[in-house]
Amino acid sequence: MKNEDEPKDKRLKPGEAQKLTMAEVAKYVGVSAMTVSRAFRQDASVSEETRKRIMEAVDALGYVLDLSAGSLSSRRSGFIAALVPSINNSNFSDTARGMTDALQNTGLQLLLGYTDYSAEKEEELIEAMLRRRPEGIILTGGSHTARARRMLAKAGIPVVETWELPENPINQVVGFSNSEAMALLVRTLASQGYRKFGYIGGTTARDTRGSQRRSGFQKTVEELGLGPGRMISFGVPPITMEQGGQAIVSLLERWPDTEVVLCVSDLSAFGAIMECTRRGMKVPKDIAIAGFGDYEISSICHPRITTINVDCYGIGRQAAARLMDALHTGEATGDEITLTGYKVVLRESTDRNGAPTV
Amino acid sequence: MKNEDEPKDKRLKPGEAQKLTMAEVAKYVGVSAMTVSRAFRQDASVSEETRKRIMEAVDALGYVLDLSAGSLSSRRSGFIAALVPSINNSNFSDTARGMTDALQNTGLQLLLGYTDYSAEKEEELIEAMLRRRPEGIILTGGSHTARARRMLAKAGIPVVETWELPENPINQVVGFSNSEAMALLVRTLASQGYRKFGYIGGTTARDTRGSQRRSGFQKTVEELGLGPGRMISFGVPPITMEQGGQAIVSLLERWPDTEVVLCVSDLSAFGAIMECTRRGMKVPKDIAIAGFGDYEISSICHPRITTINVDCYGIGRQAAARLMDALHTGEATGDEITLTGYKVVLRESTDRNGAPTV
DNA sequence: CCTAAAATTGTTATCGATATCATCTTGCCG
DNA sequence: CGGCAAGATGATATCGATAACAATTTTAGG
Repeated sequence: MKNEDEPKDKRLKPGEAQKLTMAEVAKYVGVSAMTVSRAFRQDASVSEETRKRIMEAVDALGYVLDLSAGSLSSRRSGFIAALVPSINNSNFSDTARGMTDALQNTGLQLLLGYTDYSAEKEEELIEAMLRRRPEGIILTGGSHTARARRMLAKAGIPVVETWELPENPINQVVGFSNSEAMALLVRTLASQGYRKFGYIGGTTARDTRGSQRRSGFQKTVEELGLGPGRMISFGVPPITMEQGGQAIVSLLERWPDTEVVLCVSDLSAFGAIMECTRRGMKVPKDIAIAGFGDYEISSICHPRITTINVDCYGIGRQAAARLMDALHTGEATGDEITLTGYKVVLRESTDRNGAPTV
Repeated sequence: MKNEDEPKDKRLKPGEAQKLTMAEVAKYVGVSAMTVSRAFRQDASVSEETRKRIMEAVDALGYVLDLSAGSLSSRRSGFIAALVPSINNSNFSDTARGMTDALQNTGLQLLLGYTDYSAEKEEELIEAMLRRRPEGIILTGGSHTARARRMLAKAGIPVVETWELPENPINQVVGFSNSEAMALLVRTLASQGYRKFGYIGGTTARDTRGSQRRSGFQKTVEELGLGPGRMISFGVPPITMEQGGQAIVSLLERWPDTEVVLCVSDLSAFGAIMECTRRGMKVPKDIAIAGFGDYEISSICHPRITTINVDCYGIGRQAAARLMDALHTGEATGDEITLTGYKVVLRESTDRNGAPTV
């Protein structure tokens, strides 16, 4: 039975007293705080009738559960931490979305951070995240500072590394071999008759996936007996569209007879293609160009860009799923490696039919 | 003086007991927990020597502060909630980055959520966020459900609405008039001699900024005496590059003599331009096309796209800054409106010199 | 109609930090 | 040289929920 002295239109008052607690809701309904707490969870045993009365009161009073209090006593924060290099990159924002979607209706919330491709920034962020006592953490790549590894080990929570296949995985891995993927692209293009390969990527090793793609390129070009690849490093990763354009200019000045140029990402490939177009070169007739990542732009632009399609969304989704598995099974599952798919997508930008046979 | 019975190499053991608390660090150092707590804050008065000893112990033991406990007793969560329509859109991810950057080193952490352009999803997310007791909240746009507004009012925290100028602001606003911005673009192009205007946007009103741009377009075209604009609605917002391409086909089928087409965003404009190029139409010679948002792609692609440059990053940065002002001044600041800049960027895609005068 | 099992609800202690006030030094100044 | 302010540290209560167990009511079966 409701308190009659409690005004019915309470929720309508604007500047009303804040800081409503569960105990007050309980008093209002005439039950204990514990029962209110139970009513908020689907599994807990509360009679349908009581739950209904409680929820009406919650509605009327405008009570909002306080999870920070709850997570202290239950020792479950309800957070999953995730670190990506950059959110201003659609590959990683797709991954972030995959994680968010997978966490939908699980009561878990994503705490997202951007490392800016820096292991030091990552270390800082890991510490900041651990202060919130996440139940699991998702990282990009396998390159971490020693202190970061120590903190993670000590935290005793499941860790998922994504987007790569680290040599020394901390725990679980959801990703693919960037080096193999790039190798596949090289072989595919070589089989189409291309011989003189160029490569455009960033200058530093900060972007470990970029480095792996580069080494996959170099190794494969040499394996195929096509001599050393023509490598141009331009700009601090992540390399922009504009830098892709500048890079191809350098590359062609140095090696004018290059037949096909592979780029660390579709963005730089797009920049390169546009720069060529602007300079009157035809792609792929005068030069073929390919990217990596299969960004939306690559299937739309003209010419459409040959690339490696990566399951960005799936990486995020599966990383979150693996984490939840680990949480449910009491972290008993082995440290598995989940391979995610990739495939070559051949498009106009490397279409030999449009290009003169050398 | 350190406890001698505490092993020195404690941190080196891998599977060590988790759940280290401040009290244990305190015991290790020989001070009270309160002193350890103080040592973690720069302002608190602890002697330099004690702080040093504590920090050494923290390092040695591998202790990580527990903010969920701290925020309960201090009644400050350290969270700022932010909701954006989508993170897979570089305009909003720039805004998110602006917020993150502004919160750097403030001890505040961003809790990010995606509404998918849906007010219902926004309502859900607001509730989920409020359960974490954020100290402030940043929203995109001014369109919220009644219950969302009620919850926000009751929460008693500063609210910043961004990216628009809502008619009934909840509290503070950081944004610009999408309708005015689009009107400016129309007038600018009209002054260059364009007369037959088309518009491409999404089908529903879910994207309120899109709707405002559309109405700004319509109003201005009529004001200029150029008759009703030729409007094509295509696809559920956010409209993709591909949909931009499909939309322009419909538009030109219906009104083949259209001279210039304005698009709700650069992405659809890019798609439209590529589709035209693919069909053998020259942009801007045969038709001029403009976008909105000044995405990276627009300054790189060929032809470069005329657009409205919006200070996405600044919106995020300023929104966070206004929120922090409100927190510091005890929320005493009036509910101000902070206007952010925008400007027309004329580029090749509407360059009349390249187009035959009709 | 009685009893054991199941369902529902309540009581109390507790999660791990911090606010607050108390206590104890230390240093400075008249 | 006394006294008081400032600085450093400690003791205790508390933030708001939930775990764990106890108590009570309901249900089912014989």
